[in-house]
Amino acid sequence: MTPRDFMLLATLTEVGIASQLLSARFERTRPGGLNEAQFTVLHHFARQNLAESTPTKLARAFQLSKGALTNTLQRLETVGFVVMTPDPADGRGKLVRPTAEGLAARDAALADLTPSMSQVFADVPTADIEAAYPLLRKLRLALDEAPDR
Amino acid sequence: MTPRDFMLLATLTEVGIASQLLSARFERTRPGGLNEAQFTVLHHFARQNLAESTPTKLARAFQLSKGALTNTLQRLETVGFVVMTPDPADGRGKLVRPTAEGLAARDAALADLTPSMSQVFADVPTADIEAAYPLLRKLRLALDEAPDR
DNA sequence: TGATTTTAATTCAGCGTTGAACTAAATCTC
DNA sequence: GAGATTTAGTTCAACGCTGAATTAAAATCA
Repeated sequence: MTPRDFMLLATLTEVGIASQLLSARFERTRPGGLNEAQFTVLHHFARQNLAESTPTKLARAFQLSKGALTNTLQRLETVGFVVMTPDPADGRGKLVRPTAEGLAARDAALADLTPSMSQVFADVPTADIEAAYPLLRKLRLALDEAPDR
Repeated sequence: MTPRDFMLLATLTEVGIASQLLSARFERTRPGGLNEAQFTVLHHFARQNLAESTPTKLARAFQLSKGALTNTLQRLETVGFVVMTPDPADGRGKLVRPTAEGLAARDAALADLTPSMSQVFADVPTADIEAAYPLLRKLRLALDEAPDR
């Protein structure tokens, strides 16, 4: 194991722990009444300014199984935060669209979340956050693009 | 939401996605026959050169529930990768020790893991990995130290 | 065009985690 | 030192995710 490998492993370990802590915190507060998976879906639509998607595209974007997406989309639909319609262009497919209520719930979740996150990271300089972002993005993209094994 | 908040959110989102991709990759390969939780425990002992610990200390270190630790420690014990004994100094407690086989399994897992990780991150400059580590560590420590809400 | 293969979505059993309830032992307090 | 509180560990139901099996609808191609 080279020093680089060692550093890589340490870095990835930190990613895992940080993510675990973030998830635990999210589930503790359940901002806007959403769980993490539900928030992630609505946040995705909002961030990308996306009017519609499909379960398969969402599963790919989040690297979740299709079964997991079926589950969270059904929940989001029963509370009226997304609408699902058959895809007119593909009899197998479905189109998923966020509703105004869904987007509002996402905004509310964000509003719940932001002050507590600011609090948690108050001592981290903005420059560090700005430096971390592109590095993490590189690591994530490498994982995204790597073949499955 | 300030620009800083926005950047922070984007950064944390990348952490979450990267972690998800890493976990999925780990579970796909199950290096050394270990699942992620089992590897994490053995890796912890090895990294810290730690001869023994307790379920509670491990739960704190990984931010997992005590129930989760009970589960993975029992599994590690049945395959002979850790030994658990009553704590002579505390009648409620237990001491957990990795066995030679357990540490060997961790080494094997690492040997399985390293080449594929090197492959995945081949295009990421070492300087970026070295830069990412302390930043991630800061973020993680902030989460570690923050009050529960 | 008919047969094969691929793709979209659902269902479901199995797994690991959580959080609450519980037992038992230690510590604190007066 | 007796009583109350805290702490260590286990158990268990509920939850979400995975991966495999299934159904149905494209897409491929011979």
